[in-house]
Formats: sequence, C-alpha cells, structure tokens
Amino acid sequence: MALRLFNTLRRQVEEFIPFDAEDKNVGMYCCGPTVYDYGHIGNFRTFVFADLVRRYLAFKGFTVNHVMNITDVEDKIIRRIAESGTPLAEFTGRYTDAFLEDLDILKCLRPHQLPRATNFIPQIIDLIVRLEKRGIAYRTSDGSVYFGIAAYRTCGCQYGQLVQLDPDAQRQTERISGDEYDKENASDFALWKARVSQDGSVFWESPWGQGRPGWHIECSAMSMALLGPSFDLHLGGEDLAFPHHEDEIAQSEGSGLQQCGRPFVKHWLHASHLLVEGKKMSKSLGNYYTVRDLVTQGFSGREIRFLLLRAHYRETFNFTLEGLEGARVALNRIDVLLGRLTELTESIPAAPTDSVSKLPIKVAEALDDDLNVSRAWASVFDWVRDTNVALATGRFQPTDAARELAGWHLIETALGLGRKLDQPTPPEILERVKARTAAKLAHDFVKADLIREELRSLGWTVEDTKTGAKPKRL
RNA sequence: GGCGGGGUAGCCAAGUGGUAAGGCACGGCUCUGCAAAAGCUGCAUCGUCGGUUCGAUUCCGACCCUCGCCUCCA
Repeated sequence: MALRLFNTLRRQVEEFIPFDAEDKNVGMYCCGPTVYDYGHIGNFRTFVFADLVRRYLAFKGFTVNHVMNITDVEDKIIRRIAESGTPLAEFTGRYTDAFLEDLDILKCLRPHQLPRATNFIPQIIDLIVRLEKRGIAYRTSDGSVYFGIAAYRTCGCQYGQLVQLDPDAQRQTERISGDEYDKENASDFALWKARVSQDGSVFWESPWGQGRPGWHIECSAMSMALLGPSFDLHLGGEDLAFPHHEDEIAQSEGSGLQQCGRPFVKHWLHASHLLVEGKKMSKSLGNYYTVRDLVTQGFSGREIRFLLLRAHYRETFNFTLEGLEGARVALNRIDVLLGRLTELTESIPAAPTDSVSKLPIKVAEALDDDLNVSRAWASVFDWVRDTNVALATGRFQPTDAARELAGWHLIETALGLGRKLDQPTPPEILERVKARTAAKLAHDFVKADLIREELRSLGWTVEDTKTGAKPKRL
C-alpha cells in the first residue's frame, strides 16, 4: 500500500515518493522551537505530529533522517536576555534542555539532528553571499541585507508557492508601511540584520559588518547543509506556511543549488493549530498549557500524546482537560487488554503461528490515507472490543494472544504510546491493603470499607481482582 | 478587504450520492459483600434555506456562525 499525504504545494493528497525511492531514504525537516520559553501544548501538536510522520515512515520501511532546528537567536530571545542579564548560550541552553525533556515526556523520538542556528552562522553567511552574487539580495544603508522578491522572480523563480497572495489586495498595516527602513518592496524580508544597540553582545562578524541572521535564513541554510539542496519532506505549523516557509523556498531555490528540475522540498506538510478549551490559547484566558503544567496536574506524557494524536493533523482540534480525562480512560482500556494478552501468552509458551493480526493492516490502511489517525484509532478500539469478546468466550489460545500482541507491538512502533509504567506502591499502603483483605476474609466489611476510606484519603484506591486486591493511585 | 480551513450526538471526532466509524460522558446489564476496575449493551439524520437527483449529511448556490494566514506566533 502506498502512503498518501496532503502536499501544501499543490493543495491535494498525493502519493509520497521520496527522491531516493529505490533505497527508501527520506530527508525530513521540521521547523523546531524558538527557545525563549517553555513550549506550549500547541507547539507540541506539531512536534508530536512530526514524530508520527517519522515513525510511520519507518514503519513503512523508509530510513528517515529527521532534522529539527533549534532557533537560538531571535528578537524575543535577545529581549529576554537583556532583561535577565543571562548570557545567550546559557539562556537558550536552559530552554533547549526543557524542550528536549518535553519531547521525551511526550514519547517523541529525538530528531536525528538538532542543529542550532548559532552553530551555522558560516553556512548562513555563505548562502546570503550566494544570493547577493546572484543579484537576489541587496544591502541597505544600515548594513542589513534583504531578499529581493522582484529580482527573484526575474530569475524565473516563483514566489507564492504555498499560498496565493495578491500583494495589491493585502491589508496595508501600519507595521508594513512604517517599518523596515529602505526595503525596496514591502514583502522583501531580512536575510541579515545589522547590529543595533539593543542586541548587546549578540552579533557576528560578516561581509556586511556586525549583525545577526534573519529568521528565515537559518532553516534554508541548515536544511540544505544537512539534507542537501533538495529533500523530501518539510513540516511545520500552519502559521509557518507564510511567510516563513515561502521565504525558505525563495532563499533556497534562489540559491540555484538544486539540480535542474528539482524543487527545494518535494512535499510540504502543515499541522493545523489547536484550540484549548474551545478558545485560542492565551495567557489571560488561563488556557495556555505547557507540557509541564499538565504533568503537574497529574497527566502523563502518553495521555497528552494520545489526545494530540486523536484528531487529524489538518483539523483544528479542541484540546481540553476533559479530553485528557477521556484519554486516560481510553488508554486504560488498551492497557488492561494488553495486560490480559500478556498474561495469557506467559501462561503457556506460545507456539509459533502463521496467522497474522489484522490490527496493523487496518491501522496502516488508515494511516496510509493522509495519516487518518481517527480512523486508525477506530480500528484499534474495534480490535479492543473484538479481542475482549474473543477472550471472554474462552476460545482464545495463547497463540492467538501472542499473535494479537505482536500485531499491537508492530503498530505501536508507529503510534509510540509505550506501555504504562507500574509505579511502586509504598509499604504503608500495601499494609493497609493487606489489612483490608484480612478484614474481608473475616467478613468484617465495615472495617474493610473503613480502610478503603482511609486509603482514599491518602490518595489511593483498591481494586479487587481475581488475582487479589490491587492498590491504585487516584 | 484578500486567501484558506471548519460547522456531524452532552463533549471530542471519522466518513460516504443510497438512510452515519470510534473515544469520553450518560443509562441498562454482568461481575462484586458493597464498590472500583473491566466486560457486554443502548444512545445522532449530519449549521440554515434553496437547487440538482429516483435518492444528499455527502454535489451546486445563497446565507449564518466560527477559526487561521495576510504582522519573525506551532
């Protein structure tokens, strides 16, 4: 089966065929975070989505080179370090570490490469020099360098590949009209920004004097440096389509480094934004969740991941606390089933079998269809129900359990939820559970219920199962 | 104003020209000393109004509502 993905370049679902279709190597770049603060849940929708793409490509037999940039020089960063007096590297290092921790919490595989903008200044400068030589970049009187869209178009290149924007029909804001010194054209953008006093010690030497890179250029420089001038997949949040990605295309294709007939990027994917509690996220509304906020509230990374993966990536999705609670319950059903299957498999060594679980086939069918996760989950829960029914009828043999478990593990490599970790139970809780069991055996239910209440006040509950009473954290 | 997404049960969310997946919540039942957990099970005619069609939630038109981009926000 072929994987089909929506391509923003042509606004349609297309079969995904990498440049290196023969050996199934895939170059994939995802715009990463600007490290000036903790990432919020909206940021991580995109990164979890990128992780799904990467995992699913691997599931399909591709060898993926996953690159994600870390933007560690930028206006907001400069403002923050000026306020706090922290050195740039220390400040951005702190939030980079936090970002990577959050990725781990959400069970995202670390990108194979995590280039930082400040480590690629020479490549950035080279690229700007090249654009300048080709007449597509121009200097302004303050020592900045801009990308000239008009000149770019004269070269036969197309500006406006990802979005159709009619410059004359655009809203003229004060920002555009009053800003940016002597740009030739309102939509030209900075490649290199001349040093200003507010930049403090954040600057690099360049052929145009001291300054720092513009925002878009780092992604062009780093992606081409690590994946070549033409690569397969580029992803990011929908807001980045314009101007960021459009400008990346312009800078990269303006460099003329691509082989004749090859684009900078073959396939563009954009993840839609999230609403949180039905509203756009904002600090004043109190719905601005970071991963660590949610963890503090007792939600696990896999619950958050599961919820983020419930809806199709091109759908604006409403992320709610109620949804997270639901995610917990739904995941528990899967966990319980997996526990049953594991138990059955372990009871008798399962003989090898030729039969194959239908689960991965159904899930792959759904994911092949532009990563239709909703359909994939429907298959998973159909499987949960059907397997439970089979288990209840007693027809299920250890080989059947082994088969279904193998099916789950196969598709799990793409979904990346992992298994629930059993937390150790404190001895004083275990003691009370034992005391309650003793009371129950003595038919002293009043005492048993009293102990249960006591446990509840300690944040624990107890569940009576066939294999004995099990303590559980509330 | 320009461009692009959406409006499907209490909530989240798939989908199709022939009478609508899945999850959560809720109800019933099973299990349980009682619970909990789990299991089984029940629960919608698809924003409004027109049109095309034997038949539309799915196609076309209009309208209403909502979200995003057009401003270095995923």
